[in-house]
Amino acid sequence: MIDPLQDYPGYALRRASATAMAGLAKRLDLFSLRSTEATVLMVIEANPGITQSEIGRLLDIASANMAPLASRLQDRDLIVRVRVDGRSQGLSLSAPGRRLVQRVHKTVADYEKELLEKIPAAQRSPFLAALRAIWAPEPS
Amino acid sequence: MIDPLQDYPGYALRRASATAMAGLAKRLDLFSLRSTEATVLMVIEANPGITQSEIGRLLDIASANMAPLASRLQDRDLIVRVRVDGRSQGLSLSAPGRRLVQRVHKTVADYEKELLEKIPAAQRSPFLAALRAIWAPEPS
DNA sequence: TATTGTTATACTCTATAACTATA
DNA sequence: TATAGTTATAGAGTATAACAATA
Repeated sequence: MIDPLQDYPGYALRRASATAMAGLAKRLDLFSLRSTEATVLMVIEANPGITQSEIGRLLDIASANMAPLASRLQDRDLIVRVRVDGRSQGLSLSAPGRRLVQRVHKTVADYEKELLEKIPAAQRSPFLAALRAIWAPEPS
Repeated sequence: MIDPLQDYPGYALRRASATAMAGLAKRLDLFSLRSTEATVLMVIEANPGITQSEIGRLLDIASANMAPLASRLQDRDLIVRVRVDGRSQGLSLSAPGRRLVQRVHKTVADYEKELLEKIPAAQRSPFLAALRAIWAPEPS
């Protein structure tokens, strides 16, 4: 059985990402959080009062998709919305949100450490640099 | 604005994969093919007569998802199904399928080359090795 | 019993269009 | 005009359950 995709970095990238995402999803399931919800909570933690549109620009989430995501977090009382101007609301963590995000933060950090440990120490920094080089937006 | 995910390889992996997949999807759109359809066509090209379940195991596509995918390719006369035994059918490329997959093959190879060129030559091989190390299945 | 293939269904992420309200 | 937010909707990938036919 021949695998013609074996040597394609793009395919390896896709499979590695899928594996990593599945592992993280399994761990976040304990908190009933999706990956994107966890990343948004961590961004709010680091930037209290940030707006949905700012989060969207940072994480490349369309505003149309940020709306229901933020609503879910608010419905669970994990975040609070404070009006900034007529259009925007600043998002911050609630007290239960802060408690949850601390556990999430540790879970994510532990998992990222697990991922890094699969790579020889000397290659970790170049690996991250390579990912960022691919990540950078394409010339349209 | 603080990005708390900046240094997480898992997040960089996800974003890099999304970028790479989007670029490939844009190129494959010329052929009205999705990424998974293109990979399946390339696997059939390399393994004429392969069955759906074998493709699924190779590419980690569930059989329930292989069924409609193969049907779409057959409806477009890109593949032909030849009965192997009572349960299985071997998939092979049709004449138009062979013509199309040659163009697909070149498109994918060109794109993979583009991706690799974003990474310093000396790091390309370790980069692929790192991706494979993460890709490898998790201990359950 | 196990495997192959199929159908139906649901979830997550993403993408677009249309809209309101505000700057 | 441009921006922020919302709603509705659709596409793509993935996941599970149930089933028929065959090994």
